[in-house]
Amino acid sequence: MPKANVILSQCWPDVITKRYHDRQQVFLEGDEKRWAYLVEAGTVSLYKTLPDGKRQVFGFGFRHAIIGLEATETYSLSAQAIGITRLKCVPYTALCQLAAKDAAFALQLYEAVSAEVEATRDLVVILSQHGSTERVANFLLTLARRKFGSSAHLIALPMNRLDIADFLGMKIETVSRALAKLVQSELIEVLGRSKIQIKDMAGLQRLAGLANHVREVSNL
Amino acid sequence: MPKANVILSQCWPDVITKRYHDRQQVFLEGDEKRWAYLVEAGTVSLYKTLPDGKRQVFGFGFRHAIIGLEATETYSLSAQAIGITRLKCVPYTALCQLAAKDAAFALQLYEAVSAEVEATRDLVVILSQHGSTERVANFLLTLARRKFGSSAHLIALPMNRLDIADFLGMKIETVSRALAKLVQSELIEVLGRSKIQIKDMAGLQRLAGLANHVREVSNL
DNA sequence: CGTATAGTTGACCTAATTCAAAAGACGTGG
DNA sequence: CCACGTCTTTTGAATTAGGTCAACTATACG
Repeated sequence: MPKANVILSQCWPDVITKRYHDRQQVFLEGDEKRWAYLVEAGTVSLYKTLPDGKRQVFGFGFRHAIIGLEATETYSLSAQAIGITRLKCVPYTALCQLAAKDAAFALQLYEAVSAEVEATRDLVVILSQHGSTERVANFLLTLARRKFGSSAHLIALPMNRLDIADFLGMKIETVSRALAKLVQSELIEVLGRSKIQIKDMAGLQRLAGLANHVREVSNL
Repeated sequence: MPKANVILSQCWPDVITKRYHDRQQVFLEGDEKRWAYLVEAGTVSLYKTLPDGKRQVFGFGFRHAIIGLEATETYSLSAQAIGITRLKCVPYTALCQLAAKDAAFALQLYEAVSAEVEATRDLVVILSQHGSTERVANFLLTLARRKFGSSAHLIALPMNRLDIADFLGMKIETVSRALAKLVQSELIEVLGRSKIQIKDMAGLQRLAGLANHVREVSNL
């Protein structure tokens, strides 16, 4: 994740910072891609809205995440701020121009997008192979891992249940029931809307995916 | 897809060709990445085997597809030939060296992997948002589209039902039932194991995904 | 403290899985 | 070219996980 900085810092000094309030749209799928973004504070949800109105969230951009890196002329996802959010904006043309000249930089883009493919594949696995409780357990563990390598037993959930549901391909009621099951099994504790305490990390990991392939959904 | 050639032809002349028989392994997830491949003939399935033995297929590499482009030191997926298959092998180091020197080439890699992200996202949408019949309809249309832009009403299915099931996140029985439904609705005709005739393209498209976003699962 | 919004819980329903068995396809050797 | 055996695919019946609809509760915010 500090890699994000490495990448974008090379586009200095054309960088400006923008602020967004809770649920403010950053961009929409299909918009002309003017900027790539680095999340400085807050969270961004990345999603597609389907023709029938359903929504699929592909990931959450936390601090240090870069957004909008794919090589497309328009954004391939929509992005919405979750909570008060601050984003560094890098002009996409600057990024492209640099990449066209500097092979090392272009390779970094290539690597960054490769990581994105991997993350998306992990999501595919979650969606098609895990049951609802496993999905939620997995999700919580991913959030926990993000903080301090592995532990961090107190997890902040900036996103609401609907965001989680749309990410994990389930309904909010099912998310709720899954959390309830985890509570009942004494693996976690739910502290208000947006905090969760992990009470039995090992147990949660066991439940999450049989073997704990060390990566999992890393679509941060 | 001719883009594949554009990319790999630049790695000339270190290219050799290998032949594989039906179901022969090309490489396994985790193997050291020595080659990237261009499919010259036949088909390759790209998949992960999960700890519990389940399998998720991420796509099928048909003629002209490139395989193993992601920037990883080991293969992130396993690959298996479907039918007699011929692959052009490009040394991965050659590819990397070229990319390190040639920004334009590195950008091509970046673009190729970006397309892969998009394809994988389409798979996510299929898996989490579509019912079984829609999934199969969608799959058939993708295969059909691949041939001559849009039409090609006679589809060859080199892969078996299990491959399809593992791709679409369902059981083979469900694939079978979905096909049966499509037959009953007079949208397709099943001709033996590995051929399907589309009888009502428009109807199939209607069923496949409400709006026909022109791309869909393009994980060829 | 009261209201609006978000989350939870319960009862019922549906789509897909599971298990089991039948039918069909395909290659082989007669 | 047909008969056989194997493997793949299809079909059927029972089960189940998750979705749906509706009521209820908790939380946050003014």
